[in-house]
Amino acid sequence: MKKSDKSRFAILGMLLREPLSGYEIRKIMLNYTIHFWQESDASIYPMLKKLETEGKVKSRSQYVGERESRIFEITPAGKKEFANWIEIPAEEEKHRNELLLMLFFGANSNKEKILKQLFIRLQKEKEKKKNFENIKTSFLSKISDKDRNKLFWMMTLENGIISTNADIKWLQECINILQKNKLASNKTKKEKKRK
Amino acid sequence: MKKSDKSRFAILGMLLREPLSGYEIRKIMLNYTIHFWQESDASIYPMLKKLETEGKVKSRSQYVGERESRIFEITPAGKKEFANWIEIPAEEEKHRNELLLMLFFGANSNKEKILKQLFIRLQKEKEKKKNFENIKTSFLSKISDKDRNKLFWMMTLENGIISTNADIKWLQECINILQKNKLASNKTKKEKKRK
DNA sequence: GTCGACATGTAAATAGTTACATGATTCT
DNA sequence: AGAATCATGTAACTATTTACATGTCGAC
Repeated sequence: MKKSDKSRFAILGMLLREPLSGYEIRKIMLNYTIHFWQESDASIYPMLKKLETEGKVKSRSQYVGERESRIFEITPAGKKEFANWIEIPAEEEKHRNELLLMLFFGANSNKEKILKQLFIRLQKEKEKKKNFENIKTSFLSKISDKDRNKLFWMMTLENGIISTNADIKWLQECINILQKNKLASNKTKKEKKRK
Repeated sequence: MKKSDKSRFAILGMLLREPLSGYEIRKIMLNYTIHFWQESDASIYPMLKKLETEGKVKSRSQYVGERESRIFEITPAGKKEFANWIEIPAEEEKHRNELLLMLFFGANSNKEKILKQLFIRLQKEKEKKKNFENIKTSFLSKISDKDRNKLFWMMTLENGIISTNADIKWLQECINILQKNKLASNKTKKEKKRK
């Protein structure tokens, strides 16, 4: 196994619950893990192949008419690799936040443009929040309390909600500060003119 | 200009304030933008070269004894590129959160191990928070209120503090839930045994 | 009959990191 | 004398995405 290569664990983890095709894995990621983990087809299919040559998964073909789908199942070797991964402290995200970068250069840039950026992001975050809450309600009704996944899936959702709320709070604070600051500097200009 | 290539804006932005060498840019990133933007030498030096061939920066050599340092200055073309960038809505971060991925598989994994992961992360986040607050106080004393950068640099710091607080809150909630859940399931097991 | 979803895959490009390589200067 | 820091750079690798390519099936 190479240095990082996290995609493999995402895929192994999905197969832990039940055998799945590449396409199904992709769909689950799109529906359930989109806010913290995504993988494109171009990484899922080759990774499944790779895991099979390593003996971590095995596959069988299933046909619906002429249409083939390859169903992958995790092997004991695969389960072992997954279990090893869970023991290692999760790596912290490396943040690369373009908005913060722009803000950092705010003093040598245009304040109006910075404000515009903040408003656009605020709008997006509010939509994200709404979206999370919709998922939460539609989710709660679909999954039974006895499903052991529910607890954990709720936690990942809750993380999205809490982070989004924090972002919204921060954005509103920044906007406030910049707007006050703008008014203040306009006043100063006027006073200078009066003199 | 290619599709993304964000490093160039980070470097152009740094040069907006004053001419700098590659080494100095790296040091500033390490000290001021580490929590939302980093760049390694292996990306800074080639990028400065590239920007020079594009006419976005120009350089002169400066010697301290035999030791050369190349000081880069932004050109009008460079300033224009930066100004164009500030107009485009900042891209949202693509999150790849390994801890959330582990949590997502919690039901098919080992609860004790998941709890351990959460505790380790809680510890790290608390340290991060302390660190942010140290930077904030040491920062406040160093920079004059008249420095136009202060306002913006504080905002980027504040973002780190707010996000870290949100993470801590979420981690503590998750730990609580899992611990209660553990006690409850232990009880159920005991009751079953009694029967 | 055609559109959207199902289903699998490859090629090429991109972005970015780690490790390597070199040598000067300053501090202790 | 030796360690730490200053200072610049390249080679190799890794991971990952976009775009391309192909064809089936079901619904309207």
